[in-house]
Amino acid sequence: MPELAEVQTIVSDLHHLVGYTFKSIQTDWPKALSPSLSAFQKNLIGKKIIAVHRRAKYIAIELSDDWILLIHLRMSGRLFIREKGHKADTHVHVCFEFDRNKELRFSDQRKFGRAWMLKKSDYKTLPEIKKLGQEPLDPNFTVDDFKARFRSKKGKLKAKLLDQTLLAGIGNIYADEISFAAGLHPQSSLENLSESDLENLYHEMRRILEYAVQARGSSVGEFMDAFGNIGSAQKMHYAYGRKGLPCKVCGTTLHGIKVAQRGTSFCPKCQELK
DNA sequence: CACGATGTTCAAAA
DNA sequence: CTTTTGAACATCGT
Repeated sequence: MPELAEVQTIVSDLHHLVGYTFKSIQTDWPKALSPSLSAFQKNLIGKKIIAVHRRAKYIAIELSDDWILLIHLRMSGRLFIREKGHKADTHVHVCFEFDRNKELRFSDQRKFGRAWMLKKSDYKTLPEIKKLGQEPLDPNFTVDDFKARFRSKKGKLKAKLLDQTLLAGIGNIYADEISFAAGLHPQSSLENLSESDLENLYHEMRRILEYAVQARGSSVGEFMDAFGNIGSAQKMHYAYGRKGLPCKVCGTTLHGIKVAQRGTSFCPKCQELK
């Protein structure tokens, strides 16, 4: 379940590959490669990695000659930087091989992850990228910007936190954690939130996400960083995945419901329905 | 063995 | 246009 913090962790790790050149591609799942395996073979081989950045949950690997290798991990995708001959990783469906015996393994148990080979100019105009909303941790994103962005919206709080065109990069884990931290029921209607609710929501969102990034992500499910190490943000989870367990604050049993078709857990006492 | 759960995005409906 | 619902993806556990 790689979301903003997990993707950021991997992007940081991928900086180790700057300066490496793609030599070959192995795959048993060409469907993961868009537009096609042959396009990758034609355009990726020989390209050098110049930089790596994150946009929402997308990993953008910037290459020589203005190409971009774009990767989305979806549910279960993982990337591993390995030395050639390192012991096998599970569910590896694509392997990018570099010079100096390095390789980047794309592991994906659910096979929902995707990689795209794009010119930089096409990346910038790609509809999926263009429609993405505000980066929650952008230093220029102020509490007033946040309020302005949310005040005009209707609907359930959690649905809006997950809306990638509004805020880019929050997924199921941090939507639950942010709702808990803000003391708001995930089904609260946005139009019922006060100014101070929104201010609180903004500050808790930033605090939770910043913590998760510095903790190198939440290792729930199978998440690992690009060196195969787990993150530690899950130790600080108060809501996500804790359905049926006692609230860490008040001891009340956490409820499990569906919100916006997603599994959701929350404390009925600590989180007010507005 | 059939079905539901899982997280995310896209398509379609309201 | 905005918001909600449904489908699809592949696999695993019940």
